[in-house]
Amino acid sequence: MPTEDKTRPDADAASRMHATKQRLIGAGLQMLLKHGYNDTGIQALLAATGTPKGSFYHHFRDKEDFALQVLDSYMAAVHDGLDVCLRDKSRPPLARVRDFFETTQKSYREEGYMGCLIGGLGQELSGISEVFRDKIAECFAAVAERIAGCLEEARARGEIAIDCDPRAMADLLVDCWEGAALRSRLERRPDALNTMLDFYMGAVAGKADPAKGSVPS
Amino acid sequence: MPTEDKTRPDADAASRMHATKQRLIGAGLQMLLKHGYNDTGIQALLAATGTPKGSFYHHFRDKEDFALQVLDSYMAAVHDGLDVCLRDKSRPPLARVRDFFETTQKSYREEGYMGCLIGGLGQELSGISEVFRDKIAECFAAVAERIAGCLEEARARGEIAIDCDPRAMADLLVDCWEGAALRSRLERRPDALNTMLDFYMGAVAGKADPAKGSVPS
DNA sequence: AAATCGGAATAGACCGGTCGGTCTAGTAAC
DNA sequence: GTTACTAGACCGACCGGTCTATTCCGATTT
Repeated sequence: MPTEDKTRPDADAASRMHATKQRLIGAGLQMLLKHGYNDTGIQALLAATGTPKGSFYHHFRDKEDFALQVLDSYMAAVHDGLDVCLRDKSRPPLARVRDFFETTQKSYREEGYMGCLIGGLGQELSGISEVFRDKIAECFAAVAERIAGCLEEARARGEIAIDCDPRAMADLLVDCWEGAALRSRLERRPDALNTMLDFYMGAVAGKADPAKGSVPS
Repeated sequence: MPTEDKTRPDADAASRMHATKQRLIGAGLQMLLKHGYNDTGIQALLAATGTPKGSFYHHFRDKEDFALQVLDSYMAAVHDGLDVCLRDKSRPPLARVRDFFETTQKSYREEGYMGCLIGGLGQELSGISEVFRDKIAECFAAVAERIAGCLEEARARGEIAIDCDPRAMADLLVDCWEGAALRSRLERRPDALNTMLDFYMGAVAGKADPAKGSVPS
């Protein structure tokens, strides 16, 4: 059993969660993705899941608490994806990063190109809620941190420029991804995501030190 | 007097517009930027501007019509910025593009880092309103189209790779900009915007054909 | 120039509906 | 028996939007 990062959302939490709460969070994810926060009504959520109001307010303090828990559940899934894609240290680190975003892109398609929940809630709420602003900044930071780990590996292997800052490049990748995700939402197709990924990968790999072999150590 | 592009929002419309309507649009821009669409109330707008309800519904069909007109006004300002920054054909085209985004970044700061109205409304509404989805896609397209013109120039001058597609690269730039704008909104500082711009400019210029001089014609 | 007219714009009371949230009662599970 | 959960009636506040009344102001008429 691996040592768990306590700051990371518990991916196993769902299994221990009451069925009603799980249903609400699942449906809430879909609704928040499509409608955003302010256009997602508690009543509509309850109607969609056949849940009485009392249950909702038993499991959640209020609407904000609910959305934050949906976000936690979403982040748990993202971390699962990162686990799967970035784990295999025998593969080139850049390929693993690319793999993660390609997997993510596929999941966007499955949800009807609604883009990224973090980006969506971030845009809608960062102007009015410090709680959400901090929470969402944390989410981006957590993802970027893990990407940065891979970029650091890539840098050590000479696959990207030695003088680049992995954390800054990871933040940049996440940012550009979010922008492309918005476009993919507008167009209801993944093209912008692919274009962005190609461009980024080409640019960072293109600046690698050619003197170093691709698998030096 | 230059021949006007009829598809472009009329930058002069404001001067012909009724003062009350102008006030509403001005205040609406601030409120929509900060609060988004669904959290911007008509009542709050009227209270903030000291306008009675009758006036609002005299000038605007409904809330949607109002937001669309605010968006038009915002786009007119964007096109003004493009006019100013991209006009001077004696300057290197990439520098002009960069100039535009740096100017835009400054305007973000003046508004308290609320990011881009187009991106904000796009995220919030593209899932629920075809009208807004199409409108916002149009806005992005219009900006990208003008950027693409500059990139085409840069390509002709050998300042970027000959085999790159200026329109695709312009779309990409706009997308990444929007992503960085979201981050700048979360962090309330412009760093992400600058990093993104540096990266993009470095990447496109880095792929230029070195055989060509920087000012061939 | 004065009187008149009519649409543009202002003014705000008012409406039904929905919002997030509370409360009390009943039921299931341990 | 006690706690966890379900159930839904109910609440005040506020939402976007309608409606009627009034005022403003330039054009028209005389």
